[in-house]
Amino acid sequence: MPRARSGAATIEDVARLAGVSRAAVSKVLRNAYGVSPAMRERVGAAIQQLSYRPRVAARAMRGSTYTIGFEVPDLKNQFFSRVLSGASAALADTDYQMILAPANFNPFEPRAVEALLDHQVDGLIAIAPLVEPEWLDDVARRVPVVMFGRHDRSALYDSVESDDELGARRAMQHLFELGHESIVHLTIAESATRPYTPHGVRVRVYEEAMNESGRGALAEVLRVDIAQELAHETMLERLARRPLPTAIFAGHDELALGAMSAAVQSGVELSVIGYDGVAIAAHPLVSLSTMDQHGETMGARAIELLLERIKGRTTAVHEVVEPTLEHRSSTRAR
Amino acid sequence: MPRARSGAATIEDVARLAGVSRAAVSKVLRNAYGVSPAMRERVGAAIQQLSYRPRVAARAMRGSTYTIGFEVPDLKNQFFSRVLSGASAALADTDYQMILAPANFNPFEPRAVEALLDHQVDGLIAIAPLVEPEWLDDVARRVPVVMFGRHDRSALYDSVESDDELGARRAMQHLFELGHESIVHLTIAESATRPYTPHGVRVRVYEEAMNESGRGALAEVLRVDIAQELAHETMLERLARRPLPTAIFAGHDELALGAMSAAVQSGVELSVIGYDGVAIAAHPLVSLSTMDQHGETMGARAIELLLERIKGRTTAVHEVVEPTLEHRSSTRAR
DNA sequence: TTGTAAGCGTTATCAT
DNA sequence: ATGATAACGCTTACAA
Repeated sequence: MPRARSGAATIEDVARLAGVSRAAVSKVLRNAYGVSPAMRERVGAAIQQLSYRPRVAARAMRGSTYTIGFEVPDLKNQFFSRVLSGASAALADTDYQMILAPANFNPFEPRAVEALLDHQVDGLIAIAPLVEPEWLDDVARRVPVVMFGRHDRSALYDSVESDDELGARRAMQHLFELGHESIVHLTIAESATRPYTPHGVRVRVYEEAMNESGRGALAEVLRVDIAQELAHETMLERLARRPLPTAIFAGHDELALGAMSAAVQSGVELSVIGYDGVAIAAHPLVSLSTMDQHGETMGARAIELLLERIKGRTTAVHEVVEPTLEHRSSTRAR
Repeated sequence: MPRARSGAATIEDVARLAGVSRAAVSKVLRNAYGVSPAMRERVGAAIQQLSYRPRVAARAMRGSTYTIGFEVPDLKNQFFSRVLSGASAALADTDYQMILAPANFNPFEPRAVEALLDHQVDGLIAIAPLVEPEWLDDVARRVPVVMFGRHDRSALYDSVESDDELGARRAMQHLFELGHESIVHLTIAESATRPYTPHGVRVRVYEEAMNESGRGALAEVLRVDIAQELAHETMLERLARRPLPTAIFAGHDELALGAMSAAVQSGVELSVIGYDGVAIAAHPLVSLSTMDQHGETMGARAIELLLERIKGRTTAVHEVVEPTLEHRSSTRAR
């Protein structure tokens, strides 16, 4: 079994070539206090010449890894791609590198987060709506944490969330203004919509909006286990029953796409509004109305907060980003 | 700056609790030879009790990290999501964990690959069509490598590639059979289509097919710097000029989607075939004909090859996966 | 079958 | 301003 990076230069080699101590090289590497310009110069040259790169593992043994971890539920969901893109861009000018751990729904998020902790990341961002708050607090006591999209708050970690209350209200308001009465909410499994999750909030606001506007009797929540194919199936089945809804408020864009495809296949005229703002929604063939969560912005903001925390901030910051309605042709007046 | 994982159990703690040596614990962890069932039992219990997890960094100092690295050009491209999904699934039952390094087109792929090497991954998979073969060989001498989608081969690393020659021929054949004469090829920047890259092959086959079929005079290659918006712009501009093509062969699905949206906007009747087989292509509102590369299969296969190499195989394996034509309504007889 | 001990490459403390 | 040195947690010869 070949040893990785065997033969590559170490800090020792650099020190020898520059004629200084290892400690000096280490200081130069970290821009630490107390290095003369001359020293910096010579060491820099040696580093260049040997194309030396510090081993993350050796660093981890003593201090930081300059690595931040990002846990995502799923790589296929376009919204998470947007978030990661924003995060990645925000990290570009820093010394930090991002490693990703996809949870793949599997035995849920903790396994992925633990994998990141095993790598001794200097901080971590997680999109983990379902892990227990106590467990999160434990993690946050060990390492700086920014939670993404959770509405419960802790003094121990920061959070970046979308204003789902506002977003869901606006989405419903939009459908009301178009004259829709019979609106079905398409969302994910019940077990995944606890009150403090984004989808939990959207479900609650949907129900409130229906009740408050006197449409309570027409309220209907349709659940789908995961992903798009199933949304398609579920909607197909629903569209075979009567009375038909005139509009769908989908908990996320993948669900909305599934609903649209079912509507096409059933030949039912249906207004559909999604949630997230994935790129394909703007395509003229799709033209899906959606609440744009500004994923890139949220991802970038999460990185900024995390870097602040790594630098030493200990008071919690909870950031709320406002979603924006994108009105396209999938929602029409009835 | 809080120390990560400070206070967490070490192998020492486990050894003490189980009343054995650190070496013994290490052997149990790695299922190494020479441990009695009794020992295994006691150590296992201690591990459980302390919820001990080995530090990747400490392991890296001596042996392996049980971590494999995956470099991808871009997380927003749905095809790469499919590949990563397949890879991730193939890794699920193993002791290995995957870390991802997105290159974001930025100073190109080497930076991302180096970041993975800094983490001393036990092996790496890279989608890096543009890095120099010599550089790749250097990397492959240090660590097991599987290259994804490159058609040049090396004795030093494995590769998983799609049969782009076949795929592009079939795509062109498909358009020919539908009666198209004036077919434009929409592809990425010239600098990114060297002969051994997937896109380079597709361009060449396109030109060959046009020439061989007597359509040489109609051949036209349209280049786009990156991604979908620009494909849209480029096609819009092209569709304003005469004579119009009747069909587009797009180098990948994002380009195809851009072409379709330009066609809609210009009101031009245009057949479009893409390449990759992203999920949205199957949506009835999009219904994009495409060459399905079976990304998940390719990703999973890359993992299998890499694990074999990590286990000790040193002869190179080059695997070719056959793409499949998905005929949908975006390509019609003219 | 089990234990002892050396060493991996870095950073931080403490002298100089 | 610079350098010597002691960790950090694990694996692996080698010894018992």
